[in-house]
Amino acid sequence: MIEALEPRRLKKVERREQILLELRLKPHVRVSELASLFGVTTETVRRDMEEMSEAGLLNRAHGGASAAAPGIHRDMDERRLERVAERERLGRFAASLVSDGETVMIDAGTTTMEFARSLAFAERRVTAITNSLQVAMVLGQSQAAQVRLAPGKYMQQEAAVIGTETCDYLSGFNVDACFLGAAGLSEAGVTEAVEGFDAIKRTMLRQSAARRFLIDSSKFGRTYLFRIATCDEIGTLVTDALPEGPLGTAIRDTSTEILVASAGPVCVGTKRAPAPR
Amino acid sequence: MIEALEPRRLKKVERREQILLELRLKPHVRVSELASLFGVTTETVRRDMEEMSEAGLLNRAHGGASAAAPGIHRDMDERRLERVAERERLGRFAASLVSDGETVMIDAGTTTMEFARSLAFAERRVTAITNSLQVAMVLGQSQAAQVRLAPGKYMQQEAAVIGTETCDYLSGFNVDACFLGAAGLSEAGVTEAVEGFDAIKRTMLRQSAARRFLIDSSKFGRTYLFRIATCDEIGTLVTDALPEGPLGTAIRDTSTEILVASAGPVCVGTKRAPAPR
DNA sequence: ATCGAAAATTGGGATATGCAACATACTTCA
DNA sequence: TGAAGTATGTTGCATATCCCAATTTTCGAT
Repeated sequence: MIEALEPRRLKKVERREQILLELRLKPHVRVSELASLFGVTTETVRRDMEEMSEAGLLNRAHGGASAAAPGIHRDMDERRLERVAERERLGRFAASLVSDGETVMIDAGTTTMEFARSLAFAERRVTAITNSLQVAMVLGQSQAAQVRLAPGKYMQQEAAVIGTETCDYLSGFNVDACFLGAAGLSEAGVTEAVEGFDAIKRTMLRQSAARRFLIDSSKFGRTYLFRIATCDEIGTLVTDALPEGPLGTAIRDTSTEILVASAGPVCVGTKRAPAPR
Repeated sequence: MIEALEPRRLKKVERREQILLELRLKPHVRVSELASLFGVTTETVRRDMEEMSEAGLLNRAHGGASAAAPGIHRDMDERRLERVAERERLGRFAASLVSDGETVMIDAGTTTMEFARSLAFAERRVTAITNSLQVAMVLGQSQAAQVRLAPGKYMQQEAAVIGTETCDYLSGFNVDACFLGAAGLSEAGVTEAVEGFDAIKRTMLRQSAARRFLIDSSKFGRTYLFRIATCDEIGTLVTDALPEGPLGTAIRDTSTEILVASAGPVCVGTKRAPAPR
């Protein structure tokens, strides 16, 4: 009679299976909810979640857990938490460089992601080509935007596709501008750390009339293995602070246009009061 | 000096937009997290969430909120809530049809999504080609899987790419099997409601040695505009119940293999105790 | 059947969150 | 300019959750 009512005591692995199942139904479950569902203590559920969270199967939250965002990865999420304000400003500012009707190529990365969000938010009528699944999804939410995704080998690390197929595909389009991120910017030029992305970025550069690099000042002075462009190949540098030192002189030596998205120029993100009327 | 540090005080509507944007990137946000991000009190964020929750824009949770649809879309999310158990069983069963080393094509859809999850969970060593961003992301989490994504026009409705580019790309591969979902299955064959997806599915069929349709019994007897395959072109039908009535006779008349993923055959998801040793 | 390890429960103190009432700042409009 | 209305901040307290450690139960193996 007891066990007739109680569904049965689930084992550890079964319980975890169930937790994952629940998370597919709703994006968020509560510890207490699951505890009563399984007929175990909240402590037990908590420990389950603890381990599953470490295994990356879900994201813990106070009072519960949420599904591990498909395509969102720990490192990417952590990076997102850094320098948010800068990237936010940078992205908005870069988005203001795009007019209705333009065609653009957008790279994968946290900064270009911000850019895509701003574009979507502004409901800018653009045609975008990207190799980043996240950029596609975010920008695709805007009714005004047309998004084309490049083919290729899926890289979970950045939630993007890479490879020769990707480059070949991109080579088939000629766009008004490309918006690229990068891991480093120094006298040596724009450099990238991840193999495979360098080729993509170079291809995008080649196919674009205007070349825009979105690089925040924390990347200044850093040089990585793969060179994307030399200093004089940078069309427009969108950043959050003027480059100084050797990089500054090197870059001012070229015809590179430097746009600083400080608190000033782009008023969307600043609290500058409108002239006291 | 004050405003030099503070990015700026966002207005109410802007803040809420931001919350929604955040929720697109991760399925769950914390009240405290947003409060510090926006530079407002937790109470303010709480109040925002309160109203947004009532408006159905998000789901509240203790300590935060989760997306009403995490990167997914309302209609898709609603569908996700129906017949989950069936789809789960179906997906698992279908995954058991795949062996290490095989190459497969996977369609976009809620059922094939389950299938992809099971494949990823099983760490099956496969090479998959898909037009669904979600399938790519989910399957890409498995270290064992190689995922290739097809190019094309991004369709937000299903988070997938479609178009002639997509079909052309798919035509370049020959795989061991394809796993397709569908909106309807009747005497008229397998049919689909969304324009554009029919071409994709037919292309995948053409390029595959084995043809597998994942269709749960709720689709039986339904006919939609676009035909994917006639009854005798279905290689394998993976479903959760034997087709009856006219559909049943029509399909048994062919060489179609029918696999029913009832509670029996696939024990992973059931709590059937292993034979009392 | 017994033993040992793993899993689960229990209890309690610390912390986080929620809620409601009130105070303050900002905006709008006359 | 001033008053009304809205948005936000603050405070205090109830509640929920977390974390830790000790204890008990369960399960598998010999």
